[in-house]
Amino acid sequence: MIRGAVALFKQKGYHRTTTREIAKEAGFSIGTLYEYIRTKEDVLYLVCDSIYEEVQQRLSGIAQQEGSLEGLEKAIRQYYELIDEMQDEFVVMYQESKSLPKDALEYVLNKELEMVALFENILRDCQKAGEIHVKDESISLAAHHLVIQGQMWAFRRWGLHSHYTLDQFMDDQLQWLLHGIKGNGGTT
Amino acid sequence: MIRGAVALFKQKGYHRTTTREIAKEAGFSIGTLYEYIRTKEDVLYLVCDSIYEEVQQRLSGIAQQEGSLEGLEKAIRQYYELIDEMQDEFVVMYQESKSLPKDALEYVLNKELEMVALFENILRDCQKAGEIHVKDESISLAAHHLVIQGQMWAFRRWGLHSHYTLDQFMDDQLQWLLHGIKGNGGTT
Amino acid sequence: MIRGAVALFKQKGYHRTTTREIAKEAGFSIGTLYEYIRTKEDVLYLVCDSIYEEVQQRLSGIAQQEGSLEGLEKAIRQYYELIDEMQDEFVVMYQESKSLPKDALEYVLNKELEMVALFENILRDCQKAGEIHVKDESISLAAHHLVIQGQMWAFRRWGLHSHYTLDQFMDDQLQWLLHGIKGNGGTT
Amino acid sequence: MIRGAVALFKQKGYHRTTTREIAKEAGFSIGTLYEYIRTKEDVLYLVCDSIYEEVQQRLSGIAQQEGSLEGLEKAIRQYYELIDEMQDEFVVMYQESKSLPKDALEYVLNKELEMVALFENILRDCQKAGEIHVKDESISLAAHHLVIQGQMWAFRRWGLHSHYTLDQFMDDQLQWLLHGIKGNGGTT
DNA sequence: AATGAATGAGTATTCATTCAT
DNA sequence: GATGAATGAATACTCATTCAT
Repeated sequence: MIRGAVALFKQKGYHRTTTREIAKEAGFSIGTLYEYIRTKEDVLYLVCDSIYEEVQQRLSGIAQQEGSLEGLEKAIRQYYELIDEMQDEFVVMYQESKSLPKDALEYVLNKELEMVALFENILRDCQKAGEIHVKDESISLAAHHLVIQGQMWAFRRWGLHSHYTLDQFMDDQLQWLLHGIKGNGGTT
Repeated sequence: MIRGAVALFKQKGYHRTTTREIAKEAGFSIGTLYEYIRTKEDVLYLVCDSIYEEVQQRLSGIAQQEGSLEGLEKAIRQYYELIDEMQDEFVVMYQESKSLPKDALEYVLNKELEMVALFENILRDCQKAGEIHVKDESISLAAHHLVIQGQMWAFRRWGLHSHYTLDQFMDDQLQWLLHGIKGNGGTT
Repeated sequence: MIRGAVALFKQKGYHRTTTREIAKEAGFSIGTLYEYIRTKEDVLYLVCDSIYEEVQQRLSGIAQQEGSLEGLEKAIRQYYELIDEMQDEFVVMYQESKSLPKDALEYVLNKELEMVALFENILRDCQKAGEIHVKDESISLAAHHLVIQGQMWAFRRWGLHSHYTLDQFMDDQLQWLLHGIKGNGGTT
Repeated sequence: MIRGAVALFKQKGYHRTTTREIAKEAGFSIGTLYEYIRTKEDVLYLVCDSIYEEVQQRLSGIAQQEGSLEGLEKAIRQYYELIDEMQDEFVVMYQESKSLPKDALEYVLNKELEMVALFENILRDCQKAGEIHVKDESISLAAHHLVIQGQMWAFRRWGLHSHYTLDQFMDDQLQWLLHGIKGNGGTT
């Protein structure tokens, strides 16, 4: 059901997608749809939740390579590839999550912060290991950056995909990032 | 009318805002509203258009300082300040523009590309002037970057404003950017 | 609109009557119906209210003939005739008022109590004038009686109209009532 | 099941009670509920029927004391007590029976007429025994009266229970009735 | 016999849009 | 020009009923 809903939301947006369409796409009747959800908003919530679920699951292996630059790079590449594969999901989530009820929205934003924290930790490990040198205050910002940089690949496909392949994009982004980090980006 | 509509869209989103509300907020009747527009979508279009109008107007002075790093920095700071002041507008535009009819959307995306091009030109001028050294292919990407980096200040206020002031954010971003650019970001 | 709604409610009951039917019967579109009401329950409320409105208006002249038995009789006859003419309305009101939201229901029950009070006052006047002799506690009960006795003509048409004309019914009821009242109904 | 249904109908009304709720309250699944009934209306029918069943059962002993005034009084008191105990049931039945399909409604109204007839017979016996003196045409009316008077205790609890105890109410009603009957209520 | 998942017709309500005044 | 009453298509959600297990 969630896959179908994502497809519809992507195509027509959350508001223009009817519950009947969601049900039909999922292959059952509205009646049955409403066995699973209580509100149309629930669908949106489930969609957002499942996206983070998958993201977290697919990034779960990342944090291991403690403190090495290769580890960082690998993590980032994995993240970029993930986004490339889940473009639609990301776009939907970022454009529609505002329609979530307040508490659901908070829950979702929290998940996003967890994702940022994931990279923040990796960076901090690298810092500890002496592999990078960034002002302490800049680490969280760098993590935010990194996360957004990746999402940019999804949001701005209309502007980017015509000029770059994912690999070009990743390489370029990484160079930027690592260059700033390895040296002493953000220091005296 | 547009100001009122932005306020409403920001608060309730485009779909949840009724034409009646837009009219009332603007201070005239629906009948009169429909003298100015043909469709609710028109309001959204007008909103998006007016935002870019203002952005372009306020960034118009930028391109002059040809090729100097200070010019670049000044342009960027001006852009960031602009975004800070127009946060709501930016958020609305990026979250709702997907609801525009196809051609209007294209028009709007084009405006966005023009904005990117603006910075691209500045960067290219700097490159020509020998102030920065970036791979040619990376310049457009850097411009994209730069534009998004700024928008991030609007989109992610929930995550950023609690940790950074605008000035901190700007300084940090600039250091990242200039560090990568001045050196030889993206080269061997 | 109200007349139409009464007709429909009478025929199919409140729950089985759709808002569309109400609108159509009233001669306008649902959209327009919802200019006048906010909720289907509002229709029911309006129906109930208008019934009491009419009842009170039509009984307003009654209270004048202070204390005479003829006054009492006249009042009662007027009330019975009123009920005869508004049978449908009464039946609808008593069968459907339970579907009113709590506060509306209270409001309606209050109106009913006002009607009872109307007769209570007449009876009290007669008592004062020495025309009837009833235990004080019984007066309110007698008023309740009297009001219900009349409504019975509406509720139980299926049982009564085949055996009695309104006049027979009125005469009989009056004799019962007056007999009990004139003598010393409810005393030693 | 019926008890449960009555409780639900009393609380929320027939239309607002779902078959699922009825099943759950009865302690089995909807599937099983539909083994016993064919239609939701059937539940209402069963409810109404069972009420009359109980009423008739509990009043069955009444008709014996032929022709005595005490017998009449006893019968009436028994009836009033019955109603007091079955208030909810009566209220439900009278407010919801209109939702029965035509033939079921007729059946139920017939049961009601049987109840009236029960008292009619008692009255007639008293008449024959010379204990009361009422115009022949008035006997059926008096029976209707008597039946309604009792139901009034259930329908109008909101207006009566705050002012009277059941005993006060019964006494008062009886005095009215007997006074009218014993003398020559309704004669020349 | 019993279950409860599946169905889909049915309904209240909203809201963009029109047009007579 | 301006108004706002009127429209009715569109939509989320409910619930009686069925039937495969």
